[in-house]
Amino acid sequence: MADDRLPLYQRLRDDMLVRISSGQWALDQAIPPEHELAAMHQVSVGTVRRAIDTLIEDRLLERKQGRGTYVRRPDFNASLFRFFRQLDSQGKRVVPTAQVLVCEKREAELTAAEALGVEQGAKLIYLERVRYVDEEPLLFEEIWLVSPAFDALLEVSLNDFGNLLYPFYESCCQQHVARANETLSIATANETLANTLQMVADQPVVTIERVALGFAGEALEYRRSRGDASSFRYQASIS
Amino acid sequence: MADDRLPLYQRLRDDMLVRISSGQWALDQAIPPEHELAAMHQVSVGTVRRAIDTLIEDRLLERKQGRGTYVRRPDFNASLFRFFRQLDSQGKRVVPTAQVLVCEKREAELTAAEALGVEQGAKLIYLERVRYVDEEPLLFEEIWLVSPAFDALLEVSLNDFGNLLYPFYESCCQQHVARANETLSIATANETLANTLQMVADQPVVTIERVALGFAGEALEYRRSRGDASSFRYQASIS
DNA sequence: TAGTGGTCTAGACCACGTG
DNA sequence: ACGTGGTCTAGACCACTAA
Repeated sequence: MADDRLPLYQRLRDDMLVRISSGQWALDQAIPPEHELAAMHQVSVGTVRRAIDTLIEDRLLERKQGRGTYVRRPDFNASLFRFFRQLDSQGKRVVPTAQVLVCEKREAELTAAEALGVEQGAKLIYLERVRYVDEEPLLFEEIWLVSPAFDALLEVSLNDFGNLLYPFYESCCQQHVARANETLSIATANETLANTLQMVADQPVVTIERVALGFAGEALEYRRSRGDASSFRYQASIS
Repeated sequence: MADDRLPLYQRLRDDMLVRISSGQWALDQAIPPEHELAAMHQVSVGTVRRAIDTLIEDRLLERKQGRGTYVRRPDFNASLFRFFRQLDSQGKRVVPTAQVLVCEKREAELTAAEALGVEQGAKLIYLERVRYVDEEPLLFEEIWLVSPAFDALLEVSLNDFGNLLYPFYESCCQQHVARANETLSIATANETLANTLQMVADQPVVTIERVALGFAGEALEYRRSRGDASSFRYQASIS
């Protein structure tokens, strides 16, 4: 039973969050109508709407007038597109292709262990991946995933990973990424990285560190992506 | 008279926005209580709350339970702090000091003219400024301001500009900055810039281009700030 | 036409901050 | 004790979507 001290709409929100994260309310599907949820929980429609509002603010739900309220599928490419120019000649977005180079069990290095909340040296799933746009390497990625949730990836052939990892996590490991925190910093390319990204050594590179979280806020993935800073651009609005 | 087709709470929002931007509701002061606004506009308190909610989302107002709803003073240092580490030994934020080097009327260069929506070559107010933390130069800034709104700055001695420009704009020119859009990109330092920032030439620098807008959304300032990328860090949450 | 979310009302009672 | 915003109710009517 939830904490009585919390407002109704927050307890309602928590209940709905469980239904979303458990898959009881499927992605891209409508949730029950507001009046029905109100009856189910013995609250007024206004309170249901308020709970839904908070989940919409967190981008987990989406209202469509006259049709219903839908569970939103997170689109993490939006992040990449925010950070890097990836537009074709018509100015449209391009989905980068990807090649996984390494997939193995490996002892966690310090930054990954801290990000995922495990002991340094604990065994994690480790991936290396390069992402291409128009055959040109754009990003080099090192990815750590918690074990044993993602152990199923070890059985996958390197060529059978698709271009998008998060949908693959869902189908292969039943793990759903709901949100992520990213930190961005700048360094210069060493020999190896410059080689991989086909750029000149000592030129600036952008590093994006991402911790991806499940619906309950548990850390699932730590990812460090590096790319040529000259193709980098980021926009923000402040007030 | 406002458009009848718009929902009440949006017309109410527009009305409140005018009172804020005109200064009728002063910065850091409480606005009238909700029930009073409801009576004034002949609507229910719920509708007033909804209008206030939208202005809070835009960070123009702030609710303080038991005290009232206040007009928020935008804090643009938050932006700088998001972009650069500026923490002292206790981990507290440091307000950088600043020195204005140039303040004159000058023909707009292309990027500034486009950002401010004026003809290239139009006369604008131009400032150059360096910002320091602990005596170390952190940022070099080039600033264009629309004319004639900011002409009063031409009469100010270079040493009389404070460390924060936006409050100075308010007291000196009666111009209020409400929000801004920033774009961030990476380049390498040329001789001159490296000299100003006391860094090694060809090392990466971050460029932050900012267009600052008034309450009505009119462009007031175009600013290009450059800093050593090695002290740069940016965080974002996505979902 | 039936069902959904979108807007709006006119109250009630509670929690918080200040005098 | 009083005034503020915070939560919640039980309706009404409108706008949009679909069959």
